[in-house]
Amino acid sequence: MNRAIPIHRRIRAAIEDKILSGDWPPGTRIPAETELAATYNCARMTVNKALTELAADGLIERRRKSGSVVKRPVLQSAVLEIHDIKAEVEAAGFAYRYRVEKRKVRNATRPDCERLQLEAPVSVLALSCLHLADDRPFCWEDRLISLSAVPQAHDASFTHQSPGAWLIDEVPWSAAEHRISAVAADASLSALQLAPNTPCLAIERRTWNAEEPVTHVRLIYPGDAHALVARFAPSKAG
Amino acid sequence: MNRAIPIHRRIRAAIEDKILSGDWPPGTRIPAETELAATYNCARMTVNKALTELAADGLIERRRKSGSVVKRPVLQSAVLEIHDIKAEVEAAGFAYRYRVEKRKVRNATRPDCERLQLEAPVSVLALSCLHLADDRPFCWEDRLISLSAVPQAHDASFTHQSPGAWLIDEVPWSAAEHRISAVAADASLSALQLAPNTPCLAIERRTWNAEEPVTHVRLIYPGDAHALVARFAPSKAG
DNA sequence: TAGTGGTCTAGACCACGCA
DNA sequence: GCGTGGTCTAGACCACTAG
Repeated sequence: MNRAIPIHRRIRAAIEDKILSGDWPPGTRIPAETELAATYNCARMTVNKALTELAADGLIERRRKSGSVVKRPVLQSAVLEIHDIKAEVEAAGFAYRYRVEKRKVRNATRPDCERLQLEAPVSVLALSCLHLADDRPFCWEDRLISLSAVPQAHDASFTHQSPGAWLIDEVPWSAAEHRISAVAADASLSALQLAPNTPCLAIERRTWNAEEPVTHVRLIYPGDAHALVARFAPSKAG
Repeated sequence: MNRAIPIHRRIRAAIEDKILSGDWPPGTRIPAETELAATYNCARMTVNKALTELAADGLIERRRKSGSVVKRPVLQSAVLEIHDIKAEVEAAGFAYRYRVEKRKVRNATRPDCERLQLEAPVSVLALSCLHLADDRPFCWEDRLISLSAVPQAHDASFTHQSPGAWLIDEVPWSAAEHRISAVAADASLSALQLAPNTPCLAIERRTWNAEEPVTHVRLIYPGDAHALVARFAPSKAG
């Protein structure tokens, strides 16, 4: 019975079309699962799968008894992927290099605790790195790693792998919080060789693993040399 | 049997735990659906639902014959939601106001075509707005609306609703592309009353509906007054 | 109370892709 | 081949909730 496209996909695509074209504006009631099952001559479970996916994607809202309705669009949302700096530089066709400019183990200071959102002051590793594209400054990195969460960072050299890439390999999975803002270049960014007050994009990222703070990083990109791009489409097609 | 948590959720949570804790590092093979069904004493369809969700969230990768394996973490990704400016201002506890500073209908110039990614020069509506929080400049908006896609914009007054909110109501659903960068304040932003060279966060958004360009907007926020925050967690719980 | 979605079952057949 | 996931079925019972 499944020539090419699965039934649940076809049902989903058909409903998506109705919504995206405006035929079914927000608030429109979608036929009940049993109705759709009759229409498409399939089992209710198959319809259920299609509608569940549409709900997960935020196109419809499902309620018992009253049925499924088309949702109002989320104002603006996007899946933003902040890539590995090395991959980013190389994708742009430049040669990537980086060097660690500063490295220090210390007991977390008060600012350190704030950056990592630590309760108690643990031992931390503070790093500063300069990332280069074709030997020209590309990005400045200030990083703090909790040695309580990642004790093995103490002895890592970071000569072959930048701290960010190294951490991905060491800490299995994590939750993260990003903060994106604009700042003016100052003396602390002298390695970027920018004119004073050059606008820069600042990306801060705080990472946890199983509730435990792992790292905080602040990446500074010269504003004219970098932009974050994100896309959003209601139909993610799986 | 299902007093509290559905079986598929429990299976999913159990596997998530294994992955997040590092017990099952990337590359680990996950038991086959039939095995898990036996373990949890449930039907294979129930296990399938759990694993399908995990795959959709990017925690595992599923392959026929060889089975499901734990994926390497995506380097950094986040769901970024760019909110309605009005909601944003009011959420911060300020009174929101805005005014249209400029409004002009014209045939698309070459820069207009680039901004909207138009093939042919159609008629467009160009708008500039100032958004205020407690009567202080908060955000500057430069917008272009394709009158080919949204002809009714020609006669919209935008007195009660900002162009962004109005569009949400008029254009049913849309895909969007965002571009975030840092720029320096210049004369064109005089309405924001900033010192020259103040760093600003620039958010550009291009919107389509069914392949047709709808609008392009450029929002400028003083860098010290604004930041975008995004969260990412592997377990989105739905 | 009745309609709707949420979940689950115990089968089934097929397509894919490693051996 | 043959094990795996992908899909589908024709039922079932329950929870929620609008009328």
